[in-house]
Amino acid sequence: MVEKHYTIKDIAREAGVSPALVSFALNNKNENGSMRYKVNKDTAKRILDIAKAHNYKPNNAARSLRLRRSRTIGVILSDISNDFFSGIARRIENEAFQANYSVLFGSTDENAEKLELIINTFLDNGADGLIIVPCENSEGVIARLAKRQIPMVLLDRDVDVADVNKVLLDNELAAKMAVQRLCENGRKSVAMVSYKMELSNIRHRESGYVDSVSEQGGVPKVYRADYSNLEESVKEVIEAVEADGADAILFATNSLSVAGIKALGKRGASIPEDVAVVAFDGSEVFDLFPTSIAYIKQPIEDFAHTALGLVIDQIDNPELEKKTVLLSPEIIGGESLGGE
Amino acid sequence: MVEKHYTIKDIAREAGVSPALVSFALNNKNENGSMRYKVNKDTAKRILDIAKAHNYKPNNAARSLRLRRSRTIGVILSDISNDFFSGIARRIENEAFQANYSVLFGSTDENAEKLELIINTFLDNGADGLIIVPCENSEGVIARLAKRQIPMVLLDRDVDVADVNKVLLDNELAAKMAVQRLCENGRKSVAMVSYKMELSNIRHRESGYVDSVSEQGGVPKVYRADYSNLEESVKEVIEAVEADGADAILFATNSLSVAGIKALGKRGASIPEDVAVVAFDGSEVFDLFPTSIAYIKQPIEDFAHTALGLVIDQIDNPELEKKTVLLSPEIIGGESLGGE
DNA sequence: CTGAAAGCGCTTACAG
DNA sequence: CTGAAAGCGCTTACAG
Repeated sequence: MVEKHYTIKDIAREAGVSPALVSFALNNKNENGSMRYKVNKDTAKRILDIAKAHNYKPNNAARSLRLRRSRTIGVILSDISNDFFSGIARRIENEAFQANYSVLFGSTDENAEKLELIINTFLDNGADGLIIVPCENSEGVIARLAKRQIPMVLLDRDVDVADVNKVLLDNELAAKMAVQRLCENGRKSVAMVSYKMELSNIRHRESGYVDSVSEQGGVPKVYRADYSNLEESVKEVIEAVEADGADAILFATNSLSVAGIKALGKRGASIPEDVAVVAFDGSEVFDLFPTSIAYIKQPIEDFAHTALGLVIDQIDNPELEKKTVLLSPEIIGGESLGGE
Repeated sequence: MVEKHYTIKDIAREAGVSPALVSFALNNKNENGSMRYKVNKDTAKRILDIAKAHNYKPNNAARSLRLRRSRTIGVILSDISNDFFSGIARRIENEAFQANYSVLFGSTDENAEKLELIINTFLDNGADGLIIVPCENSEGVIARLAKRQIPMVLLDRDVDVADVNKVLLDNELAAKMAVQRLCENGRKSVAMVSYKMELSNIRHRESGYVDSVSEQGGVPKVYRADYSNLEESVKEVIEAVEADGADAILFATNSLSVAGIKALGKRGASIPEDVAVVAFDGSEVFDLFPTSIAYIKQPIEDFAHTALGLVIDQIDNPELEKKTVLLSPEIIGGESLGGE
């Protein structure tokens, strides 16, 4: 924005037409469908040539002001340094770029107040829509946004608010796949290490686990760690799991998986001899671990693609009915399963 | 941008004053220094109260159009899923937020054409300034930006263009610290694993290494891998290093460190018994490795803080003399050093 | 097929 | 201390 921009007026002067006509010519260029304002082909060509020659770029601020649209989308994640979220961020950025949208990123760090702060900033900055990973206690904020009809989609986690787009993993299925796989490998006592947080995805993973273990005739037991005091808390939880004699562990999230496997290592437990393990999400972190780690693989591409598609659709047509899309997990095998 | 905004005009009507006065009142609120346009204290209070009551938010598009400033900064990194860059991104985002700037992110994937594409998009979108991690062959683009006086700062890597702000690590020093430490621990033959890429930071790390090994009376040898074919290429490089009988390796970047340690593991080499190792940048990835890894620690906070400060300064005052800031590394010990 | 005009919301010299 | 006016660059009914 430093230089004097070459404007529509300049083109108009040079082409000997009105600025309005230049605008028409420029905007009809692409949408060869409707063409509400027909511009003489020769005039149009002349205009387009001049625009190209001067490398004309429309001023976004002016266009936003006029159109009340900024072509900006706000993406609010839990923590962009978490592999799962940074993967999604990266893909949303790429796809948005191609759709000619800019993306603003923010991290809540699981704090509902921060979430609200970021939402407001993004909206004040003119974001046309939002993609949000809601945290605990965010029902209120989300409900307010829904009432204001802000185009948005919730990602990864559900929140008890109606009339909102949602893109979620089939978390129950994910947990079931893991439990079944462990049982097939002869594990008798599968424990689950989870968070105390009240998040839908975690709760569903837990219930999928509980159901599945019960079906197999086992006794489910969920151990919950603190998000805010991860390392220490996971260490205690792992001790409890070992004391109870579990021979397999399903971790509920990627951060728990990493911390848990680290804690197991520190306590001298071998994977899978002492305890089999299924992680949630793959991670580069596992690459340096001597034993390959089995994990639930989330469809990151689909998350990004679907979420972006839904916001843009709603921006284009605010009346559109809201959708909930459930994505399917996949289980990736590894030595940590034991006995395969 | 969905709802009808409550505007300055609305406030004016409600307060019974002109829109201009509202604007003055609103804008003088903060800068208690200059106060070019004095507004009657009572009037001002009335205006501010009304604004607050209606939760008035200025329309950014209008302000940008008028001011020719968007309060947006574009940050272009090599790859945002790399720990070093995502750490920097995260911190820039936070600091920018507090300075009331929005940040746009992009990744070049080390491709100069993509770099130019992203730069243009950001500039078209009205970015006031840029923070750029230049890649190979980007001298041209950077030089053009410099000529156009676009406020910017180069981060992490130098490029041979004058009159540009730069924030760089003292890469020679970093390599020297690593070599010295390894020699102190009795290593006789320190190899360096680097990239073929023509990047200033890598070249300086190499020359620091070469100088330092020579000073110690050793024979420096730099092995270079391909960025585009990392895993495979590093594997070959590691074989060569082993064949040459090196008893220590200094890695030139974090991606090389991870790939290299992985390759060593696969070949059954033990760290530090067979070969001592110093990585570049710490990484969560090392947490699951049985041996703690020594590494060069880059001052990520300083990178983010300094770079952001420099762009904002230059946005505020384009005439400002350009600066180059050299940051100091630190070496973090670990079992991988051997013999400590 | 083309032009003149209004207006998006804000800021800022210029008067008074 | 306050108001009227112009203008940032663009788009879009409305005329012709």
